[in-house]
Amino acid sequence: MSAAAPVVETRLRDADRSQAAILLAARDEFANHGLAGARVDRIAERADVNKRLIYYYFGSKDDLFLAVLERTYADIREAEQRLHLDEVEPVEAIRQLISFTWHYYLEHPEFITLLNSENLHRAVHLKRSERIQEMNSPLVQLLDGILERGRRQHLFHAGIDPIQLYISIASLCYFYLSNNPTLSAIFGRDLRAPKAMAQRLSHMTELVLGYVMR
Amino acid sequence: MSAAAPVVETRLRDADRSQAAILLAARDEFANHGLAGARVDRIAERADVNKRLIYYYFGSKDDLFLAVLERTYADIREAEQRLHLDEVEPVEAIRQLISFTWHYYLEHPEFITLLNSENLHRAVHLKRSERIQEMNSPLVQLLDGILERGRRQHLFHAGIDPIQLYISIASLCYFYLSNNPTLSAIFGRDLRAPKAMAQRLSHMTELVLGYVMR
DNA sequence: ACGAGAATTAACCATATAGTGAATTAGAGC
DNA sequence: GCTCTAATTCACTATATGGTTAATTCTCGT
Repeated sequence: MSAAAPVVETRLRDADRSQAAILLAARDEFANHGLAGARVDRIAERADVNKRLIYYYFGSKDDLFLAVLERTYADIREAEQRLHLDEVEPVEAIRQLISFTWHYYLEHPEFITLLNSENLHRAVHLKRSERIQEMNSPLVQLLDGILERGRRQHLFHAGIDPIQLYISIASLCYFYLSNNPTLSAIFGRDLRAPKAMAQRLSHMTELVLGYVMR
Repeated sequence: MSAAAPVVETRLRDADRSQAAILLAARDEFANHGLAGARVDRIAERADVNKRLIYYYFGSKDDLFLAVLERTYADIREAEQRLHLDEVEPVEAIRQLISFTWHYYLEHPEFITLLNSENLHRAVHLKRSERIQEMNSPLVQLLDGILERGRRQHLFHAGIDPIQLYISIASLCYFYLSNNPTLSAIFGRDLRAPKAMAQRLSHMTELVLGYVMR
């Protein structure tokens, strides 16, 4: 037998595997129960790892939470970059950004609940992070580029703030999904039904493009 | 001495006062720490009431949480009704609704964090509530009326779903405030600065009116 | 004035919780 | 094969937690 076979890794001890397992289990636990509701014992169990290892590698529950957050942001920003929107014409780029954001939140519900937890704590964890700003600056530059190209082609009006625009796109997608349970409850309407979901995406796209294109 | 003097109520025992104090303290505690992070002992302390009373009047931590939620919705819907938007001309009514929503969230940060907690729990509490839907239906009717008047005056385009529109307005206001801490952290910009806040309100108004007015 | 039920208190409990000290063992490098 | 360190396990702890039992006291209606 030669070369590295794609075996799952047979070594009993593997720091990387353990850390990855902890991080994944922690993400699920924090996402499902919030920071205060999350149980370190449950994380250890799900990760199939001795609880002591969590403290050995991550220090504390709070530090683990920060590690999960950093990973979460890294994931979405990487996915965004993979769209290569800098190579797409402006109107289509905005359209794709909305669609991407919508589907990303939809497929990664943990993103929403993790951020909600962090916001409840007024971002105390993220504020301690050194990498977080540099992880997010490519996004602003990307949007800036799209808006600039759109303006030069007389498609978009001038003076649009990329951060305000990004926040609006995120708002529309995020809130609908984040608050879906309470909205469905108070309006007595299933906002998760396929038809409602499709309507929502086109509503948001109209709303944003209508604004950007004057 | 005649008639009811506006004395704070000198009676040592007062079921109403105790319940109100518990509800208020619970609202703050749940809003600041989330459902899991909230401590019943702390609620009792803040309400200046024996812990046992909480169980005597509200049954359990979860039932208390539901009581807080119902009160929270009652408050915002009452405030909305007091605007009498059914007597305001359509464009101005939408403008005022946006402004009201923005300022209400701003002045009632507990509204946001309480809803986030309930959404983390997939609205299990609200789903048990019998009053919640009827509390919210006047809002839908109000919006429906505004849209209908706007359409008849050829100001708004046809086929706007009042619930979609309300969700969009709420989205824009809610997310900016709810996620302000993480947004400020990742973009390295103080989104709470007065200038940023004013910009946000006009940005949202442009966005929504631009859409509604075709 | 007083009886009764409501309002309130005190003391308590079983369990869960984040975190730790110290021993143990696997495996990489020699 | 051996050694040394990193990875892992075990056994514990102090404290906090939601909730309860039972006793006590206030106050309202009569």
